[in-house]
Formats: sequence, C-alpha cells, structure tokens
Amino acid sequence: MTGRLSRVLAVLDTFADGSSVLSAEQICERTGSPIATVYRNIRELVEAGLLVRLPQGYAPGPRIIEWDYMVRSNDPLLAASREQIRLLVADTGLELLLSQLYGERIVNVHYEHNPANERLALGRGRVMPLFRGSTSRVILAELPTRTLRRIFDAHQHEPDLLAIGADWKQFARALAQVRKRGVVMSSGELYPGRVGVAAPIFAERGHVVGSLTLIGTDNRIAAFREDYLCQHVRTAAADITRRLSLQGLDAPPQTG
Amino acid sequence: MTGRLSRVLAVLDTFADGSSVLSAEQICERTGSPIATVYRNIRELVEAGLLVRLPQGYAPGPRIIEWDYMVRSNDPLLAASREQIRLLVADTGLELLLSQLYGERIVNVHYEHNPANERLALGRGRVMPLFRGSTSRVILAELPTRTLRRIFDAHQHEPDLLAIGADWKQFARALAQVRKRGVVMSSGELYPGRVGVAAPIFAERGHVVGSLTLIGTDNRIAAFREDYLCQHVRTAAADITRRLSLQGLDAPPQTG
DNA sequence: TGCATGATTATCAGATTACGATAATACTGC
DNA sequence: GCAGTATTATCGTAATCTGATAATCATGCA
Repeated sequence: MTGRLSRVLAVLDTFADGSSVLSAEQICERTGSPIATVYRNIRELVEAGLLVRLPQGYAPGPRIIEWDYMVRSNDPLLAASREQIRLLVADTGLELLLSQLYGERIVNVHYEHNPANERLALGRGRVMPLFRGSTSRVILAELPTRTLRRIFDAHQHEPDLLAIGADWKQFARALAQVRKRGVVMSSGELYPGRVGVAAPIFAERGHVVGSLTLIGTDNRIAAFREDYLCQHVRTAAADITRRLSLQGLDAPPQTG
Repeated sequence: MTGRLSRVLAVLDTFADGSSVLSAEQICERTGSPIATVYRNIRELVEAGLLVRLPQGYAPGPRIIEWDYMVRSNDPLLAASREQIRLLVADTGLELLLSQLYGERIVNVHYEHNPANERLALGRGRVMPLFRGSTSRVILAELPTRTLRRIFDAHQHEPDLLAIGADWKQFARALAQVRKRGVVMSSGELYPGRVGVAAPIFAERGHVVGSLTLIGTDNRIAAFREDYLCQHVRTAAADITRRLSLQGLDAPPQTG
C-alpha cells in the first residue's frame, strides 16, 4: 500500500511459504490482485531477474543470488562484526547469532555453529519470531515508543506478545527494563534447553539495526558467571556499533 | 527506463562495483537522478528491507538475505539438477557449474568445486562474461535471432564478441553451429589451462534458462574422449530440462 | 492441418502516483 | 544555542498504474 514497489514485491512474498513454483493464477489468488495486474507485475519482475519463467509457472530468480553475493562480499555489518564474533567464540566456545532488523522483521545474517551441538534452524536468512527469544526482545526494546505501540496493537492477541506483557503498560515497562540493562538473557524461549544472551547493535544514537546473541545449552551456560556473559556480549555489540560508525572513514576496502 | 521497478532497483545496482556503504549524495551522482527522487527511492527501499540505513550512508539490506534463503531452500532449477550434478561429478571427477540467465546476464547458481584444483572465482552469485567461455556461448546460441541481433549491435566493438564472429553474419553462423551441436567445448577462454564443456537447459521448447558446464584442467580433460564428455553433459542438461517440465506435477512440498 | 483451450499481452479511459525544484525541518557536531 | 548538512514536505504537472475486456499467442489434440 505504501507504493508501487511494495505492491510489486508482494509477488515475491507469495513464495515465502516454501512454494518453489507458482502459476500466474496462484499468485493472483494469493495477492488478491486482478489477473491483468499480476501479469504486468510478473513481467516486470522477470525483466529484473527477480522471477524466472519455468514450465509450470514462475520462481524466484537469479538476481537474488547475484545480490546475495554482493551482500556476502561487502556487508558492512558483517565486516564490523567479524573480529568480535571471533573473540566471543574463542572466549566462550558458545554458538553465536548476528541478526538484522527491517520493518518488523528480524533476519539472521550469520550463524556461527558449534559442531558439538545440534544445528539449530537459525541459519543465514532465517526470520526470527518477533516476540520470542533474546535476539528479538533486545531489538524490540530499542524501538521508538510509537512504533512499539503500533506493533503491540497489531499483535495484541498473540500469546508470545502477551508473555512479554499482558497489557500495553506491562509490555512497555518490561521492554524499558530490557533497554535499561542493554542485554537480555532468555531460557528455552526458542528451543528447550537453550539459553540466549543478546545485546543490541545501533546505527546511530538510538537507531537499532540488529543484535548479537550468544547461544548455548543451559548446562554449558551455567558454567559461566551470568555477569561475565552479559557484559561480554554487551561490550561486543557496543564495539560493533562503534566500528559501524567509523566504517568507511579511512577505508581502503576491508582487511581480511 | 522500463518502469518504476527498474528505476528504483537501479539504486541497488550502484553497489555492484563493490561499494559497501554509499551516501545519498553518492547514489545521486551514480544514478544521475535529482536528490529528491533519490531520497524517495531510498526511503521505499529501506521500508522494503532492500537497503539499510547506517551511520555513513546506506547499504544493501537484509531482505536480500531472506530472499536468498528462500531460493536456496526451494530453487526448482537446483532441485531439478541435483541428481545430474551428483552423477557428473561422480563419473568424471571434474568441476561443475550451474548457471542461469536473466536479461543479458548469466549468473552462477552452483559451483561444485574439486579440492584437487585451485578454487576459481565462479562461485554462487558470480556473473559470467557474456561473450567468453562455453557457459555463456551455449546460452547465447539459444537466444532468438532478434535478441541476438540487439545484443550484437549493442556490443559490436567488444573484442570478446568479435572473437565469436567478426561481423553479424559470422557471429550468427557461429552460434547457429553451436545450437545445432547442442554443446560447446572451449579452452582457456576464462582461465588459462582450463577447459569448459557446456550444454543448455530449457524451460520450454526453445526457451533457454541456463546452462550446465563441466570444467577441468586441460590435462585432466585430455584423459577423456571428447565425445564422452560432450555427450554426457548434453544428456545431463536434457535430463534437467525434462525434470523442470515435470516438476510440481506430483510434488508434496519438500520438508526442510 | 486446423481447432479448442488456456496462458499471456494489448487496449483504453480514469484515477493514482511519481517527478523535480524549492522550501521547510531535523539532526549533527561544536 | 548555532552553523551546516541530511532528510522530508509541498505542489503543479506529467507520467504511470489500474483493471475490465478484447485480442493474441501457444499448445495439445483430432
């Protein structure tokens, strides 16, 4: 509704449920647009390489792959995080997640897996539930109040949201505390027996772009002092924030 | 020029040179649009998650990562190719490339690397030069004549194109031969000492979507009968074409 | 070969939206 | 609080999108 771009891109969203190939008619049903409009949008997306035409219909196209390569090679967030990721993993031996926010969606950008553990479904590109887990909560806590209010109203019947706060007042208060602490430790919210410790990453004063999360089995986490983990993640995230703000000032493109 | 989508997406193309962060002003210079328009487009892209705002400017956003995950999980071309890729690699021990066409760009979708060789810069997301190498040539050969003519005219001064045919007549004839044979073997066009054997993959009769390429050092390739390799790649590509056309007819969506 | 069926594109008038120059505002460091 | 820059708002005009329908194209089948 915000403009033509989002309407055209809505076609790609119809593949988000795991469909690999959709016919024009299926896209038509799912977007609710009339068939003529859908065909027009499809044609434009095909020209842009965001959709390919296959015998049975259409599928997401190769330009996405090209763009992803571009991101993998040059992502400033990943570049700013590399050193801290290395340190955190070396110091704790835990798993780690780097996540990024857009709109009301939190997407994992990097998952540092520990072969000692079962691989969680948190890999690159996965979307995190907005109201569960430390990764999301620590980001929510940094959103401007009116954004938060809009989100609360839109999802006020979801149990996951209500688990944070049963009404707006409690919800806002809970998140204010998180914000004050600058770090969240949560247990079993996404996976039984797993603990997450997350801190926010900012682009500019107060403008959150994502979060950094340490993940471990509760046994493994229990071996550490809670203070130590929280402090470590918080300062790591703060360092990433700092590097982001300095990036490109001196920059001959990145050093390994 | 073709519509609003391509104009907005042109903003993302300004990152194709390897820039990680660009200011609004820099995007303005590179796209040639007036500053007000650039800001509007930027805002829309940020809302869509295709761009993120960072302290020094803007960078490609997390939605690309999300989309790429969607493609990795469900790409019908990759799904249709998996078995043949396995077979080809098992039978020959060579390297292999799966590539996809959009517009006038050929993008690698999968690179099966052989640890015995130096890793080539052909990985997922890389764009192949249009006029060099078997991967591209075998695709060019399947394009409709008028498309080919347009491409020829647009690039008629590039040496790589002229190496295929010095004028339109020779160019068209050379590609017609390729088309007739259904397979190309090329030597040293992309890397000295490397040979490629490529065959086209189709969506529907005459509508090419990509190609399949075997790659090896000339020594290694010389060990095989040329016939054997060409035939093997051609039938593998044909099988992928067949599977594409059958795909989804029986398909209960795959479990992750 | 030609017809039937479904898929895709073209047409067109009206409504919406983008454009781009400029003005207003927000934000930064000082 | 004040420069100076970054970003958004304003607004008339011009271009574009929309959506119903008609025309065309493609494919399989007799």
